[in-house]
Amino acid sequence: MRTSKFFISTLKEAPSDAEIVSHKLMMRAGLIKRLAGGIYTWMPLGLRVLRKVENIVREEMNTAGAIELSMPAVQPAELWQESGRWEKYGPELLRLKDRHQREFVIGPTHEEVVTDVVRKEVKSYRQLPLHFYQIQMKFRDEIRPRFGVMRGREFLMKDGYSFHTSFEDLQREYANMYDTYTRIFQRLGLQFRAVAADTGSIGGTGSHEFHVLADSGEDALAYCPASGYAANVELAEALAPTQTRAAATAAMTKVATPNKTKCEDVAAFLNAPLTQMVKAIAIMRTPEEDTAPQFALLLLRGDHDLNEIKAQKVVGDFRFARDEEIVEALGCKPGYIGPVGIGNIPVYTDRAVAVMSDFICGANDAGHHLTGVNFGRDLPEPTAVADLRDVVAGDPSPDGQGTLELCRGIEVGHIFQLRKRYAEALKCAYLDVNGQSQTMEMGCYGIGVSRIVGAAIEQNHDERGIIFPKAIAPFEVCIVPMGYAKSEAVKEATDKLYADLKAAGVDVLLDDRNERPGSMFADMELIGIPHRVVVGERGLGEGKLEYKGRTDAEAQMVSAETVVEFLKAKLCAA
RNA sequence: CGGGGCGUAGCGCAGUCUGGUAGCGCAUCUGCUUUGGGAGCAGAGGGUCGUGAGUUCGAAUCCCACCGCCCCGACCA
Repeated sequence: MRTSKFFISTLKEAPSDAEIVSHKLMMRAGLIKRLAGGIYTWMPLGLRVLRKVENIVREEMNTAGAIELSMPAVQPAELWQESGRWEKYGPELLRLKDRHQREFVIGPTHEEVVTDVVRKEVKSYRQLPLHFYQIQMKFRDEIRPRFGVMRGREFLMKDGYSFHTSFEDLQREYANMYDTYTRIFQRLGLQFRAVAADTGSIGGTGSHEFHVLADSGEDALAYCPASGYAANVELAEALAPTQTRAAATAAMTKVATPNKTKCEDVAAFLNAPLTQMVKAIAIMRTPEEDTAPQFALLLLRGDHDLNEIKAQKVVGDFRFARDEEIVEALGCKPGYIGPVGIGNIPVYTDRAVAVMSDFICGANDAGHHLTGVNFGRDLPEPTAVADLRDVVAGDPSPDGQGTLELCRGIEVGHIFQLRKRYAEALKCAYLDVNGQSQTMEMGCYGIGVSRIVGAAIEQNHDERGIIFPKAIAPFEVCIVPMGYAKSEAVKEATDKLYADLKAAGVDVLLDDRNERPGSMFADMELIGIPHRVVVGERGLGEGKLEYKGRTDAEAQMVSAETVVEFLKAKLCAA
């Protein structure tokens, strides 16, 4: 491709609404253009990257035995009502009506549709197992779209769904997909980690997420270098402390802590370690829609953070209590509330808190805290003790081997064992060897194709721009001639190299815009072409061209005769 | 949804407080020069100042409403 026949539009400055580096670089490099919040046009250069990612995913899915199809983006509401997700999915599901006032959704995912296809097509165990997948634009009306294509509302996704006659066969395919995803991310050239995950709203039993590792990632991951254990922090269990509670040594004392509402401030004010603090989080339990919310407290150690997913599993659905609800229940405004002397209010105690003694907590009296507080003496022994907190670095690994470390990741893949949840709701059944009707086992497997482009850039960039892994770079090699329009020798050598590389099957971009050298270098570096050849009279006199890899510190001279072989070797190398 | 901030040329911004000819850098166009790291000089084009309704002789600027975008939202307990 010649730049003069392509479309490249780069910016020196990124739009001010771009926050993270990948978003800024994608805007500056002209890969995407924003149309509305979370909705982007993929410009020609960006589309080349997107297509390369897509093709790797497609090749590996086909190799793994999955079969591609394409399902409708617009789906009738009835299917979603049948699965129960019409009510459950919430405002993220974009709903619309056609001219006859019939209700539809724009599919954020396709469990319903694919299950409908299979229940109509598959009647016999002889037709199973089956794995259908598609690569298609999805729409989810995200609460807060941000970070460009990383959390867009419209996004390209590979979603696959498998159907089985037994749980064992589902597990076999699940393992097959785990391996396939591993191969995909290896081919993409990304650093990644597979972690055990919460199944979230989709439901089911086993689940793994695949994360591209990046400090800006939205997910916190816990992993154990010693044992290989890895899980999303949402899921990683904080084991109960092995030590027992020390005996009380201090008397409970009420101290004035004016204007100290945060644990950190109170600890500093009282010159006590944060680990001696207990924070009480006020919630309203909302288990049923038609029953009144119930006020309750969650107790956490001062240095720990609440894990809302774990808490939800323990107490059921809940929301944080409003200030006026706290005042009504405890007679005290937030900042000074605690578990002492609160009568019959339910209290859920984190495992770490249950072994604390002589601790500090709010006194339920504005401007005051209590020190030297002890269970069994100053307040009842904890009854509901549970794992309510996020794990922190240094916690013991849940598998009992070694300690946990934390890192951040961008979720780019997720595989689930759905079991029979959708198959049952949608009556997706087959006849077994005995002629008996059986509900199918299902798995589902997603990859965020467009998100991968952002994640790859987030992980691979420098101050000059993007450093695309070779497998997904928009072009593999760029040729930058010095004086293409002026020097006959340069033009001749450039055209020959361009033709030779094309003939050799190399994805090459020739910058024939006749820009100034600095502009061409800057653009090619910004858009992240991995290999660059400069053709100039300077080297041509000796029959040489200049080569520089995107991450090389220095350029090197290469004989014009052997440069094609040289580049092919570079492209084959890891 | 709640709180905060911002909407001025394709991009980045000033001007708004204190109402009075709409500006700067980059980008674009023309000409000349220049050509190995985002060129120099000279000239030019491009704006209903987010939208609407007010106040005023006069509104980018003040008031009101709406729209759009960005940030934050247990940490409190």
